[in-house]
Amino acid sequence: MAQQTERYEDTQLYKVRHSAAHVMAQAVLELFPDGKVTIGPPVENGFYYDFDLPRNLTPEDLQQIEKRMRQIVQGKHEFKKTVISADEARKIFADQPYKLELIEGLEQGGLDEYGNPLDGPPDISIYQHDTFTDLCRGPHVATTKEIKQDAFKLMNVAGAYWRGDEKNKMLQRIYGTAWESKKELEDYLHQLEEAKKRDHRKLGRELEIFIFDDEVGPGLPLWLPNGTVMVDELEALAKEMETNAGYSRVKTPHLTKEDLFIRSGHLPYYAESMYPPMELEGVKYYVKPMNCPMHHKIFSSKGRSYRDLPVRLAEYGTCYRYEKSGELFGLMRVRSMQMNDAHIYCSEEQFEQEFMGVIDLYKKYFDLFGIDKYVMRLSLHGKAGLGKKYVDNERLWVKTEDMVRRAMDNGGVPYVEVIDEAAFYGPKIDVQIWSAIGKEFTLATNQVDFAVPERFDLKFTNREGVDEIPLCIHRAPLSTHERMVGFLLEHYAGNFPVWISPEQVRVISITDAQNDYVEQLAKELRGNGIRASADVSAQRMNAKIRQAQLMKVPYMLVVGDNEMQAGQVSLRVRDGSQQNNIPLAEFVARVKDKIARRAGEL
RNA sequence: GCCACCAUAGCUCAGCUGGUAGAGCAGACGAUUCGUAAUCGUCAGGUCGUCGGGUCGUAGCCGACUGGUGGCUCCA
Repeated sequence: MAQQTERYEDTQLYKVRHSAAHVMAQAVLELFPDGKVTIGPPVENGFYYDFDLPRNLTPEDLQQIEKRMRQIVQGKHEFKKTVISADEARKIFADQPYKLELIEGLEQGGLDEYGNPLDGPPDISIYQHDTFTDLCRGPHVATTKEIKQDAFKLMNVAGAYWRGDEKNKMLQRIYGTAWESKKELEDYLHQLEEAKKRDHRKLGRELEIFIFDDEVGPGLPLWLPNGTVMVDELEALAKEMETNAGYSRVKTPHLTKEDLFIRSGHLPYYAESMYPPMELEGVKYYVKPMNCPMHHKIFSSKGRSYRDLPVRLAEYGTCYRYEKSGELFGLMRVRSMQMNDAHIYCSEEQFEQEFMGVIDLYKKYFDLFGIDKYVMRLSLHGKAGLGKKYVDNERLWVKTEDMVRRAMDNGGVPYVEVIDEAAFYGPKIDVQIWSAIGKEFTLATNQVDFAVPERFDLKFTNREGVDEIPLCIHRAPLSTHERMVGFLLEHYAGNFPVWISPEQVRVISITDAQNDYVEQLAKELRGNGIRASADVSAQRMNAKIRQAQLMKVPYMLVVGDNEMQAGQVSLRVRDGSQQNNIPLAEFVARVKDKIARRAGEL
């Protein structure tokens, strides 16, 4: 996890970026005197500024703006802060409607520049430099000279809704990156190039993991044989871990009648993520966006006693969600997905233990994969969404959120809290990770459901012989196959541990004389449960090795006359290291051991 | 879904301001039999994403659609 040294807001870099945003706004207004400015904060790696302009910006505009910025920056203009009254501010920004809206929010003490609530009315201040004045709380650098003219770059133009609300007007956002020195800028740009190389969409094609096909449809991945091996390995891992943790496995259909999703609350609260219904003989059917309603049916299929609890039902179920077209992103965001799903039905007393049991499961998985850059996020309901995004029972929301918070605190698990991010049926702990190109995703999730069990009349008989409604924990520590494999591709840059590598060993003959022998070796390896193939193509050994390296095969066995005669193999490991003339049995033992332990090292 | 950009052979890409397609890799075939990241040669492969418009004529201009990319919104 990231350790905080100095708050970003207090750093020179933050001021440089914030100030660069102002300089950019000046340059844009010079180009569009009637343009309207909104907000322009620093962000990770840079800054942006949102504008409402009379026409769309072109890449040429961007170049021109950047060029003008370099001139302005060299002018050594001072950044001057002035605290003013709301009325004065309204005069200054009389022709800037977005600023007037911001002033309104500040004056009433209600809202900051993003529309988030504030504690009380803050000072209203402006910053001026050269010809540009912005409503701004700062801080900024002393003069524009501190923005190095060779240490920033405008990256791209993007659409962005005013105040992040899709009902509002779409503005034009210019993203820029800014650093304290040219070297830092160059390093950052280089880092972006490197990140692209491990983009799972690129690696997925190169390593033949998955494809998308226009005729099949967007967001509907086809798993190639190599990808299917990975999926199968993940599933085997999950089964093993879940069996040990006391789960039972179930299987449920991909389709159900409308009635089930009305009862579950999916149609009232979740319909816009669902595929539209298909109707036959007057009955509507939906493909499932989640497995829970069917698991609830399995729970209620017989009478349950407190002695049976907790009941843990697991299924790698395939779900379908209608993600909006612009939201799709390789394997990380798809429309058909196999979830590492399970539902745990338990009593309130059992809740903490079960909840933490799931967190433990996460940790085991994360250890196994060496995942250490993530944040656990406790997602809470938002008051405004009650009855719309969230089931309408604030008392239970607060109660359940407290239970989760207490469990996490007691377990000593660090997390951050976020308002208005919960599932419709309850709060959740999400594990946030980042893709190679910096997009944030929820990998694993652990959700508490205090609402739906009641809608399904779920009950168990407690010690007193009285019916009680169980709590339900929805959890997906391995996420979905799609997102997990996408993540692992980037996490390992395609250099997978042996156990999950699609091809574990490639046996390479040096000349045709060894072809029969290497085929036989590969067969023997397969007999030992190792995924191996023989390369008996007419290419030279060097070319065969190169191809195996490009496919990131962990072990290459090179076999010439020497090895054939001695009944040995020469091992080339993916990292380039070599070990000549080792007995086959020794190599087999080594590989079997790595696989059995799911070892990270080769 | 919204804003912008992009779409040429299986893959990666070239094709100047419109005169009707080209390379490397992959593939097939042939030669080569080689010691740790590319042996050589030959051949084959594209109604230039789709549909419509403009033009004497376009892969290159205009429009719509489809798909992708960068964001926004949303999410496992």
